[in-house]
Amino acid sequence: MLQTVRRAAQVLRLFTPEQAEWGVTEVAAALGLPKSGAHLLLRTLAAEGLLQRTASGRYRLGWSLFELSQTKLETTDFLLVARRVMEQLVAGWGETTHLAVLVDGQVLYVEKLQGDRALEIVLSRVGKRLPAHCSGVGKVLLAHRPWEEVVAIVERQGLPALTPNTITTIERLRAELEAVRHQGFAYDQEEVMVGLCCAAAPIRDETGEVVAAMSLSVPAYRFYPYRQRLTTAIVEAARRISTQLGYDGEGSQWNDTAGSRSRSSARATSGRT
Amino acid sequence: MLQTVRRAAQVLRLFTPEQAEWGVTEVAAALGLPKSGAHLLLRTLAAEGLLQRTASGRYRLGWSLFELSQTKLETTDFLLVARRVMEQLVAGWGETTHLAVLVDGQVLYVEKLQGDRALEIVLSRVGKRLPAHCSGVGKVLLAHRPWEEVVAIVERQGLPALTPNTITTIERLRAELEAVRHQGFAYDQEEVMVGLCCAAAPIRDETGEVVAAMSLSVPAYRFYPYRQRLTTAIVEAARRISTQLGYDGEGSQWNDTAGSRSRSSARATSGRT
DNA sequence: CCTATATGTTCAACATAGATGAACACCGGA
DNA sequence: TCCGGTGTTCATCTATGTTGAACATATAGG
Repeated sequence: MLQTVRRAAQVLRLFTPEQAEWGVTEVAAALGLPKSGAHLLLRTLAAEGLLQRTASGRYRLGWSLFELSQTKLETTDFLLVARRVMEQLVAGWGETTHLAVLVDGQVLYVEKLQGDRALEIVLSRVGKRLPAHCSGVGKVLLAHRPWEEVVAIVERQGLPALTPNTITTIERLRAELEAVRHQGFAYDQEEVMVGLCCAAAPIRDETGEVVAAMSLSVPAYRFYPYRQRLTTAIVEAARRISTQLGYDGEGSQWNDTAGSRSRSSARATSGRT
Repeated sequence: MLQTVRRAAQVLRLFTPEQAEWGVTEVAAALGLPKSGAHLLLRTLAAEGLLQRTASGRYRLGWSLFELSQTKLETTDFLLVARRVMEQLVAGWGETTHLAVLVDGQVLYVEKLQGDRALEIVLSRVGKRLPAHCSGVGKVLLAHRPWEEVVAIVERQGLPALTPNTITTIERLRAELEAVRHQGFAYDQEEVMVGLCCAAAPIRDETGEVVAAMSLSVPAYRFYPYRQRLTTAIVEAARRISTQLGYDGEGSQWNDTAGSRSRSSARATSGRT
């Protein structure tokens, strides 16, 4: 593992909405490096466009990151397809939909469409991570990972309680994920924020792997009466996306029983251009 | 300059919409490295989330780039402000507006809003770069850089002709940029694509520096009759944005005569949180 | 089913690229 | 004007990254 590259990545991660600008000394202090080392890292990253030097000799994130990210988005097959379906969903329900992937054991929101009937969900922001064990999308994504991986994640990050409803024991999590896997969808019943519920379903690519999860969020008082219709709506929508991605339906070999490393050999035949 | 970090950045830049997936051998060949070296680079980048390993042991861009990019966007002051004004502009004219910055001597499109009356402009895509000397936004951005820098850019990238109207000599470019700087706006008269014109104006931050440029694109046959109104519209809009960013108006010390390194000492007082 | 070819992975010896700290230059505030 | 802090440079040393060849693994073809 290239130490220098790791450090460079660490430097990049220092830049957040809270502190968007860093100087040499600050970076050196934050990473425990000598000033000269931090200096060199920053200079090099700036030369490559990953950082940007301000007039005052400090640094901000560079536009190259935007370019790379854009490339990532354009080459992520499920995004384009999912967006269309999400728009329909929002149009029909007037609520908020989320699209998320699992990164490093956490949920990363990739897309969010807000309906006119929807309450502003401050917690979820595109580009932001949240713990996976509480949200609907998070539970869907975890449910389709091998159990050992889930254990490792929990050991690393714990099960922080965001509300009184949040799952906080690994036993309950195990039961929940098993249920989610078998029924094909997950609920969030005020587990991430009091007063907010959602239903979520998995999106699969042509190899059958779960690549993302989609959810429809509603205020709690609207959730319980409409639960059934909400569920079928999100499951249907997610399946429609999966189908468009080349996933050829249920029943077959893809009733993956994660926990065993069963499908680990599934290979993308897709490949190169 | 840290060689390893440079190489890591080179690796990232290999990933494009055309080839979004790379293997160890391919990367090694592309960069002229031994396989083991490429392997280590890819592994490290993947461990940091900047790349993602596929099931088949190949690599794609990672979601960390999306997160970093999102942070960049959220902390770029002019973006939020500009978006609002652009929406108004599109609503009023039904044409397409672009927002762009200068990166590495090229124009990088950062935002694009399409009106209902507008023709699809395939050439400009958010996240894509174009040479600066032909587009309206490009000329605005170049006009406010020191002339020596412009010369360096031209020496590096030449003046490729995208249409018969494209400026292809440095003399014409110099005259054009001077005019643009003095009048406060630029036209693109079918210089990037036949049949397409635009008017563009600079956006300044509170230090008076030109941080971005905005344009309103229209089909050529609609450009000439409406030129005057188009010009005032874009200039007005851009000025409104600048004002909201804290730029306190014309006339004062900001009539920057780029070419002399006059304002190089202007310092952002903005800073950290 | 088994071979052949290509691709990803590992390892240990070597050389150089990067780490380091002190001294310097520079700016902004007192 | 001076002072504290910040960014920058440099020469020394060693840890780090580089390298190529051998190994493991997967894909395509007979």
